[in-house]
Amino acid sequence: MNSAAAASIFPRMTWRKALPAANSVPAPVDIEEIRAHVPVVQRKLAAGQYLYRAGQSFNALYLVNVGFLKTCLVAEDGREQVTGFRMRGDLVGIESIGAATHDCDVVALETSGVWELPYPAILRACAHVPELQQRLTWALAAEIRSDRCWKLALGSFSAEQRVAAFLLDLASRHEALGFSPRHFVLRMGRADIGSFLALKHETVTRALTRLAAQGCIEVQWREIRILDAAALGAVICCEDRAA
Amino acid sequence: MNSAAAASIFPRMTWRKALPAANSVPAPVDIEEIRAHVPVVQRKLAAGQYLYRAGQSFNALYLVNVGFLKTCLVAEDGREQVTGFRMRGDLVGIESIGAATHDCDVVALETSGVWELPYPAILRACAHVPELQQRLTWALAAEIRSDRCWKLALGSFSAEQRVAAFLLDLASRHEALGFSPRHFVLRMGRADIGSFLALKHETVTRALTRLAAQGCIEVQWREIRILDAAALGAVICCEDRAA
DNA sequence: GACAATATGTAACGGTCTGTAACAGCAGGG
DNA sequence: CCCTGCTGTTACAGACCGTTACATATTGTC
Repeated sequence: MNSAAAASIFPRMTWRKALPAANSVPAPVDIEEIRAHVPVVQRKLAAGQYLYRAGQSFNALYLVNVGFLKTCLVAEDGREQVTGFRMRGDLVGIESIGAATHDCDVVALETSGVWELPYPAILRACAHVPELQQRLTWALAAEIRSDRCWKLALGSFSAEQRVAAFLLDLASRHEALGFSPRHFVLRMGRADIGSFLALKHETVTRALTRLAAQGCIEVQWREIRILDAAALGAVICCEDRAA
Repeated sequence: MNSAAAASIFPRMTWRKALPAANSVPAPVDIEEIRAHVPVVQRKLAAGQYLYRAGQSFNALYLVNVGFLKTCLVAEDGREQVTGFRMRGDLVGIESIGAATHDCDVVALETSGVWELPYPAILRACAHVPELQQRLTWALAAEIRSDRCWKLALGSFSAEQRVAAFLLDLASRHEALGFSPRHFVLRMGRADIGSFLALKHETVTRALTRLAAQGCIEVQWREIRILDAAALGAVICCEDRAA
């Protein structure tokens, strides 16, 4: 996703001004380009299946082809924190580069398919193809920027604002993939959204209800319809919204 | 800093078990190694002076030599979020790689000195020295892991636990640099700590007061003395602490 | 040394979010 | 069909933190 694309359908996405940078991975990764240099293995995952778990040794990166996954950081005392959601085009596992083992779980939230990119092969390819190396570096840096952006949001936004930002972010990412940004299905439960946004699942429910009551969105189970993106953005920016 | 070193002086640093991975940059960067390949410029900063500001074009990385700096993400509406504190050995600016401009401010909190590493030169050097490239990649990935770790903390810790974790993190980093981990000076104000931990400065004050009342620490202005690191760790892990 | 500006400490109050609980909708299995 | 389990919704009580206000301490400047 890049923010320019997002701006096209959400003309007055004022909330993006409230967050300094794009929220997702702006560095596009082309699977065909990689395939030219790296032996790529396909891998299918059923809903609920783990791509990998914390503690497993790190030996490959993954590029999501279809489906939807969540990444969870798991503490030894059992506390769990959803660190992000991954969809088509997103790289998974890059944060484990340089570490012996993964420190997070990656779970498919629906039937998903990923390309497995063995890391040693990636390394060799990067040595010969500087552009590939650069793409990887950019993806890492973009990930940092995205995380920081959310940290700003979690540090200064109310529950309602966080949920609104979350919905707009999902919408942009859907749009970047060619899907409708105004109508999509939440693949994750309220508890996962809450974990990602540092809220409880009841609070997420309440926020969604309030946003729906304000006419910004329509919620039916996990189906979301964005009725007024500008109003959603205004919720975040604390501007008084025109009815 | 690496967590192994931290464990040596904080024998029962149980809170590290509560956070999955090390909190700071585990990939050590050797200035001499870089200097062999890249023209390095020294730069001095007075307290309060900006190393760079959001919006300025990105054209160099910085390695902190002496001093203490904070990095702040600044939103267009003026909200500010401290994203981290940087001390000797830390790389500054890597999150802007691949972007045209910086999206955060970096401010010196005391008189500081940094090595300026022009990015084009870094790029050329990385092309010839794979190890350098790998160090950079590792630093980026470690930064992501560190950020995620703090996200877990902010998402599930109380105010008191966050402050305790913050102090222990600072202590480890001081120790990794050869300074005493039991006695150090906070270079930043309560407001900065609060911003980093998603708290208000009064709350930081209250937490410090409570921790001092429990006998974990001694606070005198910005001077911190850690009396009982194990108790501090226990505060985080929600275990009932032995008096 | 005196003053202003900034940073910090303390307290009371109120709001937001949390925790608990009860209930509704939906899926799977007997 | 009912039963069970899971997810989501709603209501209510309560804890924690933010807000406000003011007092005190420190720093910088004259």
